[in-house]
Amino acid sequence: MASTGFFEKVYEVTKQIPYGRVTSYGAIARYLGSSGSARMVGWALNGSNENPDIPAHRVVNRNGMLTGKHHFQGTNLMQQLLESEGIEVIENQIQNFEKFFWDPTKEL
DNA sequence: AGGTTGACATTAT
DNA sequence: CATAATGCCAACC
Repeated sequence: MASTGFFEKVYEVTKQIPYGRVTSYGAIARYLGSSGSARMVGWALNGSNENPDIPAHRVVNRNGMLTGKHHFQGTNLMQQLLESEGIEVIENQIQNFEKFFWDPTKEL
């Protein structure tokens, strides 16, 4: 149920991330109108861990670094998923992040 | 009803 | 240039 709608919106945006693309917490937060609540996006994704429909592995920090991989089941599960989508990830860092970056405010 | 937390981002030292 | 501290907002306890 939509307590505030923030969580659900984060889920929807994350679900709409196209295959082989990634976005940042700040970008999603900004799209939701809360540019300063980037941390909330991470919190929302924390619950998305049980939602198979939420590709949280496609969401990284603005640096393109897999900061949230520690919250995943496996140790390098997040990296493997990204690599499986054609994204080059080295040392938890996405290569050519700008090239794979998907901006919801721009695409949606 | 209030205090703490948090998968970030930005600025300051 | 690298590290530290602060700000933001909403959810969780």
